[in-house]
This record gives sequence, structure tokens and C-alpha cells, in this order.
Amino acid sequence: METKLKRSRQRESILSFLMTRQDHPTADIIYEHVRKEIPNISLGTVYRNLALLTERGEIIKLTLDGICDRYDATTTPHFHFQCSCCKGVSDMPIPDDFTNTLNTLNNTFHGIIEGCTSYFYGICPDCKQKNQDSIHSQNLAEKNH
Amino acid sequence: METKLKRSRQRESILSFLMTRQDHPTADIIYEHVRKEIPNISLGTVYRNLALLTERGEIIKLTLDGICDRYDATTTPHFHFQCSCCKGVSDMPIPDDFTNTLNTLNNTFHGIIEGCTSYFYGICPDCKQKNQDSIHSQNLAEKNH
DNA sequence: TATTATAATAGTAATGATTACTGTAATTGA
DNA sequence: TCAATTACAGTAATCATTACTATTATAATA
Repeated sequence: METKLKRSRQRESILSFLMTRQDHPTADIIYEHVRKEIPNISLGTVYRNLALLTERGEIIKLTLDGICDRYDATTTPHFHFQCSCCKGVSDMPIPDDFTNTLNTLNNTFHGIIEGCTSYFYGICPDCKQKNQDSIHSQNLAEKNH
Repeated sequence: METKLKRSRQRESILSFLMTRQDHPTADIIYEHVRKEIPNISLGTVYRNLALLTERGEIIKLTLDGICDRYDATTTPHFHFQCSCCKGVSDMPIPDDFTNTLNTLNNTFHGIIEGCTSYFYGICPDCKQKNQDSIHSQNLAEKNH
């Protein structure tokens, strides 16, 4: 059913941009960047190619909060983390013992588990640090009131 | 910042309907059902109350495929499974050893992990059974060709 | 019970990410 | 070079969700 792909400068530019990024940009962000190289590229082209690349398994589409999808050129299995403070998304390695969880599920579930999407949320290292800094300076201010 | 809640027949009806269901219905399905009881309820009211209940932690909003959100009145932690065949969503208990995975992540991650959303996909028990049945009858047909 | 403050509603309009459509252009294979 | 077909730009349409507004329901108080 899969039709033969023809090369296109647009698709190559989208994919190579995505491969430089670790922050899982949205279609809109990808569009804004690729536009610098191909000024008259259309947003529809960006979406179509992202769908195409996802379909072929060359990239992964992330649906985290349902606001808008994000795209990831790293296709090896990994978890994701979204910061509730800055909304940034980053990768998390999958701990080895997660395979135990998968085994348990496979043994108890009577269907077929093909894959898993896990994402964690909370405060990212950066925002945690900023938060501590501001509490620290607040305490200093109180001391010297 | 949380304002005081006033009772409303609409919200009570939405919540009690949701509590009878294990299949995590969408806002639209909830709307269709609650309408039988309160014919002139508006879809906006359904959305607003679902958001309100989610905010207060009385229900959980599930964003699985990004097409449309689903709602779940079971608030104790559990995984979800979506069948790629029938698109149905069901609950999965969290295996005990998943706490090991969480511990590993907490020890290696330099931010704060507040929660986790995991969903698995594949073929549900029902669709798997139907599939086997059809292969079985296909084999029979080939034998008796 | 009557009054008052305010949360909630119905109905409708607006939003915004994504998809579909259409005529034209680029790519590939012969 | 030609033919077949994939991809494109530009634009319109879709559709789940949210925002808005005038009115109604709820609950606390007098």
C-alpha cells in the first residue's frame, strides 16, 4: 500500500532540522525554522511530511498535553518528561528494570501489547534550580529586612 | 484561588454518569448521554464541568491519541491500554515492580517527578480472539477447498 | 422568608491545530 | 524528451475545545 517516495528538498530540510534538535519542536516551530531556508514552504507541506515521516517510522510524533503535537527524530525507545513550569520536553532513558514491568503486563494481559508511551511530568532541573535561587534570595531579604 | 463550588444538577449528572462507565468516554459521548436526562444541557457545560472536576482531582482527563480527550472517574493510579484495532480504551493495573522504575528515575533525574502517564497500545483481548476465530475459519475453508 | 452575592447555565461565536483540496511544479524512470 | 506520478504552495475547511454574554440557579445572610 505504501507508495514510492520521491525526494524533496522540503522533506529533507524538515528531517535534517529535526535531527539537530533535542527539544521535540512543534510543527509550527519546524515551519518557522525551515522557512529561513525555503521561504515559501507552506505549513501544510510541513504537516504532510511530518505525517509521512512518522508513518515510515523515521520520526516519532508525541502527543503529550493534547494542545499540539511534537516531533522527535530519536526513534529508539525512551521516556519523555514535560515540565509543568516551562512546558519544555526532554528525553529520559528507560531504566533497565522497566522490562520487568513489561513482562508482568505481558503475562497478565490477555491481548497483545505492541508498544508503550510513557511520559512523566513535574519540575525540570532548570526550573527547580531557579525556584531554589529565588527562595534563597527571598530568605536573604527577610534576614536583612 | 479556588472558588467555592455551587451544586448543579448538570455537574452531578455528568459525574454520576461517568462513574458508571469503565470505557473512558469522550466529552461528546458524555453529552449525548446526559442529554437524555437534561435535554437542553449545552456541550459547553459538559466541557466546563469536566475541566472543573479534573482540576479538583475528582476525575482524570486522558489525552491518548490527540484526536479527542477521554475522561475517567477512577482516580487511583493505573495504566491505560488502547486497542489499535477497535480504538477502545481500558484500564491496566500497575505492576508492583514499577516502583523500582520510579525509584531509578527519581535517583537519576535532577528535577522533581510529580507524576506519570503511561499508555500501552496493541490488540485488545476481544480483537485478538476475533482475529484468531477468523484465521481458524479461514484454515478450515482452505482444508475443505 | 426576602435579599443579595455569585457561581453556573444555555446558546452561540471564536479559536487554533490540523487536514483536505486544487491546480501547478518537481522528480523519476523509460 | 516524454510520460507518469509524487510533491508542492496556497487556501479553504474541519472539528474539538474554549470564550463570551445575558440569564438562571444556588447558597449564605439579614
